[in-house]
Amino acid sequence: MYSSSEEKLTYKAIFMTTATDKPVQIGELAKKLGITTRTIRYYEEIGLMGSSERQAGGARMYSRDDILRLKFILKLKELGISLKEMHELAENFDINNQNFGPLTPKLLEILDQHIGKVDQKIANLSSLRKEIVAYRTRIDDILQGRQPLVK
Amino acid sequence: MYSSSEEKLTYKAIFMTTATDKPVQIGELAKKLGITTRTIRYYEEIGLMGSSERQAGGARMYSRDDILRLKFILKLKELGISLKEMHELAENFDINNQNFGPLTPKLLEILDQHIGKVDQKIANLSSLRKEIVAYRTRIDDILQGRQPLVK
DNA sequence: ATAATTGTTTACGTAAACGTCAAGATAATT
DNA sequence: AATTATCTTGACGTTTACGTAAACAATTAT
Repeated sequence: MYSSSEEKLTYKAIFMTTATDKPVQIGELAKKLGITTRTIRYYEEIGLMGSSERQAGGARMYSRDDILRLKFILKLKELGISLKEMHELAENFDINNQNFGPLTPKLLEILDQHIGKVDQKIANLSSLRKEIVAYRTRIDDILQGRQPLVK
Repeated sequence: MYSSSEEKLTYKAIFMTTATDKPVQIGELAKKLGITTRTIRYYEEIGLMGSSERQAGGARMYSRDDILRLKFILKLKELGISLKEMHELAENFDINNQNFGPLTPKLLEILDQHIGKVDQKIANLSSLRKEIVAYRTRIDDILQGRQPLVK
């Protein structure tokens, strides 16, 4: 059966969590995701990750949902979306909200914008490449004496 | 007649100066090149532009050669070469030297490296684009109920 | 002569995304 | 109990290419 409109669209639906995501401390989580603890704390610092639960001693504990959320953030970052842009997402819609639904259209919009930006960058780089090659050729020609020095 | 090996390869040979480049002050030069005075002083500060002549009052005066050199720097910058990379150029070969020749092979090398980098960036962006589109499609599919929420 | 413009040096500020101590508290291990 | 590992919160450092302001000198215009 396909998803009915009753089902909730959560991070889980996107990330299909397979392994047993037991609550972990920051160091373990960082290692697991290939980032540093500083990065995780930084995301919390700028409000991208909501304040996580704390143990008795004050150590951060990350639940499965926290982990999914962090993975989500890393995925967007991997796609080239800046932390600032993610903030826009979080501003308009509560990224904390388990119900992923209302966030999604905005996300699609941002992704679309981003595809446009990427296309633009590619175009710029292509034309840049042409220019560099042309400049290179010109210098080389002069060096080889295939071109007059003065017009 | 084409260039003989006796002729010197100078910035002029690259930039084919046409207008009468009379010595100018920093403000005028900046306006002429569409940059700020801060930029010019900065280039001097980091040693990319050699210290220019000064007037009685201490004001910088830029000769035709200074201007050509600055144009050269701006050209390289336009091609995406960092000021740091330009420094490498200047380290190995005296960029002040009027004889542009010995600098050129290194320049060609840097340009070649740069073309490689640009190619790499283009490839990365292309694959990024694919990923974004795929991710976008996936989310959209879930939203539209065309995909099962759980595997 | 005064005002306005343009110049000078010095030096701190900016953006992005963390890196890297420092100093101390807990927790786990031996 | 002592060592070791991991955690905590500041808070300053890093990179790139300048922006911006302060305080003052010199030149040009009125």
